[in-house]
Amino acid sequence: MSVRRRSGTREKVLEVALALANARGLHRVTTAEIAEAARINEGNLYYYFQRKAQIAEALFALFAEATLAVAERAIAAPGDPAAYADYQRGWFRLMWDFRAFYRDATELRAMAPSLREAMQSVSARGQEAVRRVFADMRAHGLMRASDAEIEALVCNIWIVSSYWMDFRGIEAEEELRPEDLAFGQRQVEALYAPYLTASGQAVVRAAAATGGP
Amino acid sequence: MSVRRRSGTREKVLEVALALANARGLHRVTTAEIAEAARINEGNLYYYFQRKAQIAEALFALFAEATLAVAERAIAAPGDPAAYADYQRGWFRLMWDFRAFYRDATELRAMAPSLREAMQSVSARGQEAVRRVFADMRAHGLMRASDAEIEALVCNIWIVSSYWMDFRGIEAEEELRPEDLAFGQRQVEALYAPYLTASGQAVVRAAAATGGP
DNA sequence: GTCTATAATGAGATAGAC
DNA sequence: GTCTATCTCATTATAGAC
Repeated sequence: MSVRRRSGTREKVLEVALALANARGLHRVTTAEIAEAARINEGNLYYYFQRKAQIAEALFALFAEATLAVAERAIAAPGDPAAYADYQRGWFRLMWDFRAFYRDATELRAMAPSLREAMQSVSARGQEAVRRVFADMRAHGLMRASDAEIEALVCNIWIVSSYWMDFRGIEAEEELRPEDLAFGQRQVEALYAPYLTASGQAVVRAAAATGGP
Repeated sequence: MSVRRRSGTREKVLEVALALANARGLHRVTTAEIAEAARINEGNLYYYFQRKAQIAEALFALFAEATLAVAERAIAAPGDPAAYADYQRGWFRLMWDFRAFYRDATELRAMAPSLREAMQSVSARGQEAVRRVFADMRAHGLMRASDAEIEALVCNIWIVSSYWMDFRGIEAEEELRPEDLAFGQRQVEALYAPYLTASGQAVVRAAAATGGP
């Protein structure tokens, strides 16, 4: 029985690797550091991951699963502003939990070229999901925008969401600072705010109310 | 005479280093590659730059000068939409010429920590200049926006301007593709378009007319 | 100023004992 | 599965001849 109940070393490695990657970027973290943080020997690390790139790939698998779950979760109560604010909160939570994949995407691709296609796919599905949410808001009279405007908006939301942390220059082992997440949230809201109808304004108010992470 | 008219080797090094940095990022370019591209020996490279970081610093000095020239150039004809489109074109030209400093700012800081402060200073002055241009547009009836809206707008413009190339995943030795610059331009225009007055729309039309780089 | 070595480092990765 | 010991390799940097 319980063939899968093994040591858990592999999981521990991924856990500390993600923490280190989020703090400093996986490309700036050595295998020696990961092993030390996981409290195992470096040689043992290579028993589980024959290449450093395989760590990146395993972490990405977790990220992809989490992203699609957030992106494609149905809006709980279509037409209710609070539901869209909730949806947005899911994205910000994800962004923080896997900030390495937002901030260091280019370096991760360089480290594990196999991620290139996978990243594109996840990004495309994520953007498509956001596009549908805006169309949904429009259908419910919360937003007024042309298809072309929504298109450009989704792109800009993706860019600002992906890079606001880098822009803020978040560094090293700093802890989660609620003000920082709030900054990103405000910048993203500023992107779609001009397209909200009078009743749509409630989305931003609901987001502000549910505020922190 | 002409004490300054020396071999030009130093200038040649900076020239090829910038080209390589723009193509692949300075942190992914070795001193051996730079020397080879400059057609000098690696030892000779170290005669001019004792540390690789000094190359980054010298390039940044060029970038800073160019940035401030673009940012703080006066609007030729205040109130004329074409003049603002022209101003915007200056920024996109700069972005392309020094795209390494937009795309790889984090890695450049890691390579030459002394750049940290300098980058912040240039960024702050650049944003302040853009803020003033929007205030100017508003004063001339081309834009309608509150101070808070302009504040968030400037931030988002800075983020999208800085990272749209990374978002597009421009890679390796690819040549300048006009479509790519046009993409960035459209995304930036989409940011401020909602705040333009009827007469302000002409800014976007003028930018489209002057199109390419 | 420019070159030919060559040192010094640091990181990823492997072999094989336990 | 885990460890110790070691290898390989790329890259930055230096010494010193020309």
